[in-house]
Amino acid sequence: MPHCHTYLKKLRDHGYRITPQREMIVQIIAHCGRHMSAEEVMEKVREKTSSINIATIYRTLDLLVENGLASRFDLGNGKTAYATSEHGPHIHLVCKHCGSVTEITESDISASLDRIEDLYDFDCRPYHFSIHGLCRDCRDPKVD
Amino acid sequence: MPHCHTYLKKLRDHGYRITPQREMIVQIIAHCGRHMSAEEVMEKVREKTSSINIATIYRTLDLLVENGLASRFDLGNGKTAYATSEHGPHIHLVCKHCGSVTEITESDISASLDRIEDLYDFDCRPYHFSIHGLCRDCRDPKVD
DNA sequence: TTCCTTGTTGCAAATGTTCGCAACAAAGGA
DNA sequence: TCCTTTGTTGCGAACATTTGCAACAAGGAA
Repeated sequence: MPHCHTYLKKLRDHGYRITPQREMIVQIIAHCGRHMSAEEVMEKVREKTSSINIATIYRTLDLLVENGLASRFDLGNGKTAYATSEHGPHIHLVCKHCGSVTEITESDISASLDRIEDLYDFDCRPYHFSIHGLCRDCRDPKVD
Repeated sequence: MPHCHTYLKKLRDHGYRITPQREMIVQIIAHCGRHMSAEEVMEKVREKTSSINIATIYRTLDLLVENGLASRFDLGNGKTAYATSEHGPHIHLVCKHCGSVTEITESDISASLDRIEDLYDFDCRPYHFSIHGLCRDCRDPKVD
């Protein structure tokens, strides 16, 4: 279960520089333990220090994603969420009607993902993505 | 295999009005046979008629998605694509490194999706969504 | 410690998408 | 056919995110 320092060390090992902004952002999402939007990270930053530019937050989150230290997924309505790998691989079921998010675990889908990896030689890891559909509450009464 | 008129009829049956803008947009994505971005739909519209406002295109595409006649999926880099149900249920493997898109068929993953439907009472149909990862060409040489 | 190289930041503009609102027009009724 | 209702459009502003660029600063070299 990796911690801030591990993430920062991995970035450094990959040749990236460690800046106060990156330290702060990594600390925030590593300690949060759930998915966060860039805006939420921004709010947390503001609680601690003079604010970091929002573009830097997006760039740092993207950097973590590119290097497999975090994952990005689409929550619908143009919102994006991020979580560290510490949060564990999982899939989000996003209801396209009410916007609710249910997390499911890898084991529920791992067989299919293994199959995809074999058949298409496509690396899905870490398994963080969204499936959009209708949740229990929204699927029944109002579809028609 | 539904056609423009079927889509339009379904909209009308759901109580929506059929406008020239909707007819044109439905015709374009139904005939295209692949996924398209809102901007691509806009370009096709411009070839045929005086242009429709981009907001109307987004609203119409969303309307089709809400009513199960089309699906929306995230191609990464802030781009969204749409396709009619005619295009068939499938999953997109989007490479987060090079942006390439590979389509896989429902059968590769249907067992897991059935399982999700049972366990979580969540309706994933029609199965249109994206899995982000690394494609064959990008997974090997350059990750480190 | 100081300097230099070059990756990183902040800013402002650009891009893709959504939303509020007033004008408009589809579809049903008279 | 004309009228009325109310869903739809176009517009411009708002929002979420990305990008270009000049100024800045991390980290290695001297």
